[in-house]
Amino acid sequence: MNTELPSPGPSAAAERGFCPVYRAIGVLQEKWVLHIVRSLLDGEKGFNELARAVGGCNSATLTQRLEHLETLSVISKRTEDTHGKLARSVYTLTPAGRELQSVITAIDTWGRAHLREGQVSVVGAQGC
Amino acid sequence: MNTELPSPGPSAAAERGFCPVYRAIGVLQEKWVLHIVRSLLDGEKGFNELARAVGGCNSATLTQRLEHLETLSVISKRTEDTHGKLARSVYTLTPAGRELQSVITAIDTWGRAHLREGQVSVVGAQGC
DNA sequence: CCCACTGATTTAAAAAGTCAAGCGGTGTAA
DNA sequence: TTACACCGCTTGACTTTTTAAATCAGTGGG
Repeated sequence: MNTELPSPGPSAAAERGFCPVYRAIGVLQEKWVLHIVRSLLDGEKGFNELARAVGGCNSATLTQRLEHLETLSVISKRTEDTHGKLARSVYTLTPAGRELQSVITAIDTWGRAHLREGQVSVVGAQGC
Repeated sequence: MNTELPSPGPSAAAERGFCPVYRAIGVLQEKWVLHIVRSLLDGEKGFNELARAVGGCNSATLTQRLEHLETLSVISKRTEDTHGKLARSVYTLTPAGRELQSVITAIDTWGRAHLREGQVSVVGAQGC
């Protein structure tokens, strides 16, 4: 039969109810999210600027991710009205977003220690 | 004016050489990977057992992720030969994998601090 | 005027993930 | 003996997500 969740009740995930870790993982594992956060930790950026910094994410996906992260209060969008109608959108990390620094740092540390070149490639491995 | 480029900072995306952080993010953002690691930090597990602990990942994807993580030496697969031919596969974190504890911990901390229920987006559940 | 830049949106197609079923095997209970 | 629940997967169809590419509206420089 169902080799998956034989379900004496809901799945383990649902069973957990509201679990901050589970949810946080759910947010951070969305494609490009960690790249976006990492780029913004380096300083606020405009849309295309961010796209270039992230490297490989297309504008449609980027728009979507930015909207999601904004609803989660991880980033905030500001529209500069510097020159009449030219509106440059600037994306910044909120305090909550800035606290993801520790996560990025942990990943950075781990990566340097355990992913020395030679391994199989993954996402967006462009002209590295 | 151009407020961008060519900052040779950490997030110079387009022409980065081998970048461990970028690569590490690429690995960890694959769907279910962080969940898998988190489950295994709790102790080694068999295939179905792991599927249940992770909660919601189907067997096809799980197989794929486990293979990938094995090639990256994050987990290792052992085949128990306990009863004659019954071969139970057991997945364990390698030392490298165990060091992802710090990443999970960072995510955990962040999640508890900034994802207290109420937000939209992922699975709507309650009670932790 | 022409072209490059800004921040997007739209499209169709490709990639990724999911679902349900099933396979060979074991062990347990009727 | 039959039956059925578990084990670790694999397969093929289906759905969702991500993608490249084109496009749009506006600005500024040459």
